[in-house]
This record gives sequence, C-alpha cells and structure tokens, in this order.
Amino acid sequence: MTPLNEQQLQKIRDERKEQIMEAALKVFARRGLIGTKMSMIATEANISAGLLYRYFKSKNELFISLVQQAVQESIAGIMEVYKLPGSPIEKIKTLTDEILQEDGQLYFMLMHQARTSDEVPDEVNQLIDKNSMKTYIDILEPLFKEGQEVGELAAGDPRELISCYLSVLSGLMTLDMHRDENYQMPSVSMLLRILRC
Amino acid sequence: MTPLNEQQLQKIRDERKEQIMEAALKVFARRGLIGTKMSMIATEANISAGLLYRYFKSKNELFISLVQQAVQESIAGIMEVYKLPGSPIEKIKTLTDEILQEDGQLYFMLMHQARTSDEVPDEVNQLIDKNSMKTYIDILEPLFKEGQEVGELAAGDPRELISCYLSVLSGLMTLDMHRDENYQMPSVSMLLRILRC
Amino acid sequence: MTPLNEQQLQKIRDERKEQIMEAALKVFARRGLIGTKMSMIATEANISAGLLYRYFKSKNELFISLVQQAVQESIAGIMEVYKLPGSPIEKIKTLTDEILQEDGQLYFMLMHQARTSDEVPDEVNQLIDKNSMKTYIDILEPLFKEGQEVGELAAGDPRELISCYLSVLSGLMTLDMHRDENYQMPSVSMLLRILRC
Amino acid sequence: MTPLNEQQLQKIRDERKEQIMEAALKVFARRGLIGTKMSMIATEANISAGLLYRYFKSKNELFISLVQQAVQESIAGIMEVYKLPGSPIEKIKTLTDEILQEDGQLYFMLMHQARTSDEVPDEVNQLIDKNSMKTYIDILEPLFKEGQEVGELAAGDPRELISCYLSVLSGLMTLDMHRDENYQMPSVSMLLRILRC
DNA sequence: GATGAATGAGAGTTCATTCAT
DNA sequence: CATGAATGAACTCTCATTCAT
Repeated sequence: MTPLNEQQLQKIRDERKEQIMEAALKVFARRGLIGTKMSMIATEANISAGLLYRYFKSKNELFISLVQQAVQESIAGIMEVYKLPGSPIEKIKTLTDEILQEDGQLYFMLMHQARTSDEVPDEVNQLIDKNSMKTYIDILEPLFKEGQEVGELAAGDPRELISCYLSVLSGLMTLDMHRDENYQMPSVSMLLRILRC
Repeated sequence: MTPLNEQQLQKIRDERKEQIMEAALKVFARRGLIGTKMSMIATEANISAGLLYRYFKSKNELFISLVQQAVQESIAGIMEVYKLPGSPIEKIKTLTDEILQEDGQLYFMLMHQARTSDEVPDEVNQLIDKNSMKTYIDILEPLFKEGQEVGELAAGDPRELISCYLSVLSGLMTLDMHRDENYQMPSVSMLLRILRC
Repeated sequence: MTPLNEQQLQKIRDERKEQIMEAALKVFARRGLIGTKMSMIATEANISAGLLYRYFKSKNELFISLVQQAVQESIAGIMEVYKLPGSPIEKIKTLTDEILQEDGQLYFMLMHQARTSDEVPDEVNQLIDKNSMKTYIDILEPLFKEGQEVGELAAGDPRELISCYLSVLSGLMTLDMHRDENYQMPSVSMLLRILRC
Repeated sequence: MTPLNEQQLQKIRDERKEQIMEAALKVFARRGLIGTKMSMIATEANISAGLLYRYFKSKNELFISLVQQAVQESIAGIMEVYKLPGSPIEKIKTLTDEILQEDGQLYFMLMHQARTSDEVPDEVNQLIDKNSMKTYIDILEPLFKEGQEVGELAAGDPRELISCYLSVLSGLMTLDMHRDENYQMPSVSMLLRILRC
C-alpha cells in the first residue's frame, strides 16, 4: 500500500539480514551445519523459511557469512586488549573474562562447529585455517612477552604459552556450559594459574 | 548340517561387531549423530551399509551402544587412578596423561557430541545425565582431599576443583587437536598448575 | 503479510488432503499396506512423493486414517437403511445395491487388506476388531427380525443370517471384479435368495 | 560322510521341494507376493533362507510354481465332481463342502493374491487369465444343465449361474475366516439357495 | 517483500539374492 | 547338500530450495 522509498527498503533489508544472522548464529553454534535446519533458523528469526533465501543464497552461504563475521569479531575482540588498563596480567584477566561471556562464546562455538564438521564448504576451511590461531598469537605476542619480562607470566616460548592458553579457553567454550550443568566453568583466576610461574 | 560351527560363527560376529563399533566411534566422535551417515561407518569398517543392520537395529541404537560403552570405559578409566603409584599429584599427573591420549579422547568427544546434539535419543540423555560429571567427582574426591591435606593441591572446595579441572580436560579433548593444527595441547605440567596453590 | 489469506490456504490444504486420501484409498484397497509404495499414491494423486509427508506423518498414519474413515463410512452407510422406503426385503435390496457400487467396495477392500495384512499397525487392528462385523449386526438386527416376522426372510437366528449375508457381500467385494473379468458379480436378486425361505 | 547314491539324493531333493512349496503356499496365501519375505518361508519350512535358492531360482519363480500347482489342483478338484454320487444338486453340495475346507482354501487365496497383486510376473497373469474361471465353467456346464433339466436348479444361462456361484465361493475363501472371527462362513445349504429356483 | 505449498535429491533401512565355508 | 554372513537395489522419509500467489 504505502510505497516505501529506496532508503527505507534498504533499512528493512539490513535489519532483516542482521536478524537472520543473529538467529542463525544461535542455532548453528549449538547444532552445527548439518544439525541445523533452515526451518529452525526461520523460526528463531520469526520469519518464513522462504524469506531466508532472499537474503542468503543457500544454507552454506549463510554459514560462511557467519564464520567470516566470527573470525573478524574475534580478531577485533582480541585486539581490544591493548586498550585495556592495567598490567599485562590484568589485561589478560579482563580479556579472559570477556571471552567467556556468553555472547563471545557463540562465535567460538560456531568456529568449533566449522572446524569439526567435515561437510563444511571449502571457503570456511580456508577462512578458519588462515585466520584463527596464528593471527591471535601474532596479536597477543607483544603482550605476553611484556608479561614475561615483568615477571607476571611463566617463562618459555611465549607463542606456545598463548596457543595453549587459548586452546584451553576454546575447549571450555565449546562445552556449552550454559546448557549443561555437568560442567563447571573455572573461575578466571583459576585459569590464570596456567600462565603463572 | 552347519558348515561353520557355532563357535566360528560367534567369533565372526564378535569381530564384526567390534569392528563396527570401532569404526562408528571414530566417525560419530568427530561428526556427531546427525552428521554421520551410515555409509561413512560402513566405509570406515570396510563392510556394506546393509550389514550394519544385522548388528544394530538402527543408527540410533548403534549410537546408544557406543555412549553406554563410553560411559562405562570412562568411569573405569578414572577408577584406575587409585592403582597408580606415587603421591596424589603424581597420580593425577598420570591420569591426566592417559586421558589425553588419543583413544580416550574419542570417547570424550563422543560424549560431547551426545551432550550437545539435541536430536539424541532419550536413552542417551539419561545415560549422560546420570553418569557423567557427578560420578567422576565422587570417585576422585578422596584423592583430591588427600592432595589438599598434604599441601600438593590448592585449597577450597575439592568437588569444585575437580569439576573445573575435568571441564578443562573435556574441553581440550573436544577440540580434536590431532586433526587440527590450529590448537596446541598444553603439556600436563602446565595443566596441573590449575590445581596448584 | 501473508499473500494468501488463511482461508485460501486452508482450502488448498483441505483439497490436497482429500485428493491424497482418495488416491491412497484406490491404491491401498487393491495392493495392501506393504504392496503400496508411497510413490504410487503420489502418482495417483498427481503430486510429488515429498508432499505426502506434509499431510501425513507416515505411510502407516495415512493407512490408519483411511481405515478410520472406512469404518465410519461403512457404519454410516449401513445406518442409512432405515431411511429407505419399502418393506424390509426391499430395504435390504437397496442396501445391497449400494454396497456393491464401486465406491463402497473400495472401503471394503481396504478393510479386507487391513484385516489380512499382518504388518498392520496396532491401531488398525483395534479399529477393525472393535468396529466391524458386530456393529453392523447390531444395526441390522431389528430390520432382519422384522423381515422374519412378516415372512420375507428365512427363519433362524437373525444375527447369524446377517453375519453370513455380510460375509458373502464382503467376499464378493474383495474380489475386485471391476478389474477382473474372470469373476461375475451376481445380481442382487440372486444374492437375496440366500435370505429367502 | 556317508555318500548317498543318486536315487537317495533325488528323494531328498523331492521331499525338500515339496516341503518348501507347502510352507510357501501357507505364507503366500495369507500375505501375498510382496508381503511375504523369503525368510518367512524358510522359517516355516525349517530350513535356511539360502537353501531356498537351490530349489527355486527366485521368489517369483517359487510363486509361479505355486500358482501353476494351484491352477492344476483346482481344476482337478472340480473335475472330481462327476465321480461323486447323487443327483446334480447333491454333487454340487459335496463339491461346495470340499472347496470350503481349509486346505482347498489356501489355493484359492493364493490365486486371489495372484490376481490382486500388480507386481506379479507376467507368467502368473497368463496362467490365471487362461485357466481359471472359464475352464471351471466349461467343466461344470453339463452338470448344471442337467440340474436345470431335472428342476433342481434355477433357470437361466447356466454359465452365468456357475460364474456367480463360484464368485461367491471365491469371495468367501479370500476372507480367511479361520483367522478372522468377524466373519461367519455360511452353511452349505444356505449357499445352495443361490442356485435354487 | 513475504509466505508456505511443492519438489526432488539423498539418507536410513529392508530384504532378495549371492557366496564362502 | 546346507548355512548364514554379506551385498546392493529399492523403498520410506527428510529437508534444502523453488515458486505461485
């Protein structure tokens, strides 16, 4: 009835797209690529299944978009560490805290799903392979070196230390503890012991 | 009458069943219930898809059998800790070592899949809910208390300490590091720092 | 929002469902539960096999629905006898006529299939056991008694007379004579001789 | 161990074949071609499924053999009527009696299955088409004509009378009344009324 | 733009048939 | 001859994707 102008339409489209990606993230993160039905995403996003296809060519494409976003967000999130106040160990503490918040976890769980599923499109594998751990280590290396110099962190190869620490965090996040009462998320201070001398 | 006697037949059947369960464990652990096609298991076991159904009524039943076995094996494995030599922390070190070996990891990954998938048959949920973390804690509590008394372990609620430690181990195992070079498995001594004062 | 309003959609769904049940009746009646492939029903109904499953959860459920309908329709059909004009024997004549029409036959053939197949779901057995012959006899007993009193029907236990007569009709209907030229459907007056003194 | 001579082997083979056909008749008659699994026949015959294939090339071939036998036996059975004592109607009474015995019914049920199934091999259709009703009518025509002449049977086209009567009997036999308590087999004298003036 | 009916490719499962023993 | 383990074609059912409205 009311003809919308181009600008309004674009706004609707952007909102819809965002809405779909949010819904898809929730579902994909928990159920993986194969375990997720397009109808689940549609339900979660409160739209029809058909509409998904106006915004994403296929389930695979939607998954890829999410992984891209996850990679970018996680990198951006880690880079924030340098804007944080305090000594190296305090920065790492805050970073750890934020990573373990529920929202960040969804991205990690998604990346875990992406890594684990074999049916994943090649693009995803490339994204993950080229971007994940090595990039994080590159970003964090200066911070950890500084921490070692000031004696807050255990000695040894800093890259290995980072890699191990992030592996522990990744593992914890894939456990989906908010759903599962069997597991207990360790406190940040407990986790930091891994890094201490 | 019978060309093969009952004993020979039983041997074939036992071998086949074992062969199938081994193959299925590998595939299910990595890809989950839905992500696994029966044809993948058949290929991995070097048999035809049809033969699977002479040994297991359905994909679900096969999955359930494996989870049962995983639950039993993991409990049995943890109980072995008391037969190990050395002080509490030395026992825990050896236990950790063994858990992180590849074979044990498959069982943990399977249980992770079982816990995470929503489409899993009810029997599996019951098995997991009733058996997993709480049982492990019950088994390990005396050992950890002793460790605290002799000053090898950090103070605090021992049950919580165990739960957190096992959560870290579980998380690491789900990462499937043998496949994935992005992650690095921390050394046991690094992990033990979590438990140290 | 919705391009087709709820009423139009409902109409489509009702039509489809009716169309499927009609097609399924034809095929099941002739070939039985196991002998019928869903693809046959789909072809007969001019739709795709997949669409069947939006209307019926499974082949079994579709079969059950049809048997329910058959039971209801056959009972309703027989009750109509009391609305017919004429003496008892004339009523029975008309009833016989109608039962032997092709459409009614499909329902009887279906019920025969349901009774004969061993693989039939339990619900079907219950439906058939509780509803078929005894109910018909209960309905027709007063009519047959009256017929005997006015001397139009042979003497003897009226319930047995009804049961035998309906058995003959049922048997004839299962023969699927419209397809099979080997058999010849007896005329109604010939069949009525069974009931005559 | 004990080498059997050719004659003994042949005897075993013949017995086995007979044993299989008997078992197969029971199962096919009740469940039809598609509804019958080779394993059911094997179980009923107390042999292994594999052994069936030493005696019959395929399920279809076994079915065809049975239908051939059924056709022959039913024709032979009907021809016996002329050896019976008594007037035409008395002969027909005895024939009817024998047809309705359980054993004869299996053959009729089998032929009904053969006629009804569409998946039946062409050979079966030819057998049935060329042999069944028309042949029976040819055999019985003289007897019925005689019955009409002596005034025991209703007037009219004798061939039609025979066809209708046999249709009624066929129908009754397909109902499998020995299994199904819903139906009641009419007495022979009741059935004969169809033929009476 | 939005819906949901409709399609069809592909996975789970069954069973006739083969074959090593 | 006899068995039953093994295979693979065919069927049921699911779900990503398309399309009429």
